[in-house]
Amino acid sequence: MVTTSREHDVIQQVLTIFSAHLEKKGFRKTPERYAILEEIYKRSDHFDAEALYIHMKNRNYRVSRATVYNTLELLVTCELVKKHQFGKNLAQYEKSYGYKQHDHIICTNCGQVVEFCHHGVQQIKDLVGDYYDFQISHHALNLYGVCGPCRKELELGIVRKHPKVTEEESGWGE
Amino acid sequence: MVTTSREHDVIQQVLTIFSAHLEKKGFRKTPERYAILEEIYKRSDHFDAEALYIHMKNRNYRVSRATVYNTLELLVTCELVKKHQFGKNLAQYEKSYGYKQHDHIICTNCGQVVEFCHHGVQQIKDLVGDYYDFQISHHALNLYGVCGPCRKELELGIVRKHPKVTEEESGWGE
DNA sequence: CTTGGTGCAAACAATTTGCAAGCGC
DNA sequence: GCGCTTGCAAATTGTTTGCACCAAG
Repeated sequence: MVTTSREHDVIQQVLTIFSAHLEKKGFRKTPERYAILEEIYKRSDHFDAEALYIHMKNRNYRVSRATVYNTLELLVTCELVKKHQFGKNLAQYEKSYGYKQHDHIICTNCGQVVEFCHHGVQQIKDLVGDYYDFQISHHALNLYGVCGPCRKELELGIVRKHPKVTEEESGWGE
Repeated sequence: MVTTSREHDVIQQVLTIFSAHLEKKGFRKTPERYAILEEIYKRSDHFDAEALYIHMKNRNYRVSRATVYNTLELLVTCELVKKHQFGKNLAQYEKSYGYKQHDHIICTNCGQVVEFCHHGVQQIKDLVGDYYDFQISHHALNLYGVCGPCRKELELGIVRKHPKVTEEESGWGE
């Protein structure tokens, strides 16, 4: 996969935003932090901390898990990355800059995650937040179900025990 | 707290349902399984596996954590209990029989969980499931924000580090 | 130079698993 | 009695922490 110029623009923008955030908060600008942010934005979709760690290792970056977790948290607080819990005890992350706010459908069989947008969610947030006197900052709407291909698999009696996608399969390898 | 006759009815119903489910699946009807289901339905609201385990211990029931987890999973599959992940790496459960389907608002400061209903969610499920060819079985809509009382606390500069509620505080004690 | 950030490994917390003993069928 | 379930403890998994060293400001 080649980095397109459009991607390059986005990466420059998020690096600038991150830099400003670090400065404002008085945090140091370390190469590790920028490297992690860059790798996240070079790739797409949903990943977990371990996959990112392995990916950095494969790229011959010297980063520790601790730094990955630390940086992910920083990126979440400055809203460049979103953190999700899709029902498993495994936090999933995704880049969020320049993305329209969206929600997720998760296939309970294969673990596939599909994004969707629906304006109705915002209405519910406003109405309900107002009614219960909560200042809503964010939300998560996850729909769980079985995708088309998996329904066929299941009809044939094929059952997957561990709907886990490995690094290679998820497109994070070289 | 005294067990009301209405509660008693519900408990009888869920025990019957659970019994039928165990039978259908060829699982054994052990006293532990019934005891756990009963304790869940005697109490209300959201709890985690450890709190339930401690609660059973306090009640002088001999159950192991393994059995608690095992039984919770059984109860989730037969839809007598719902499992949630409210952003922490800690599964929360709630009884679900006889409850209208609902969603949650979570206070990010104190951890309070409020339930709400909104018909709009069903529309979204139908529409989106149809569009992406997913057979949606369930969903989770969580709104995160700060509740009224906590907004006042925060204005005064009071910050809570660990919005965790203990067994006693959550009303599971004796 | 000061001190926050890092890598590493050990610590933790939630959950799962292996195994011998027990009890439902 | 057979073998699923249990209790217990040890193992796993995901994440956090302690500490000595390094490098950003």
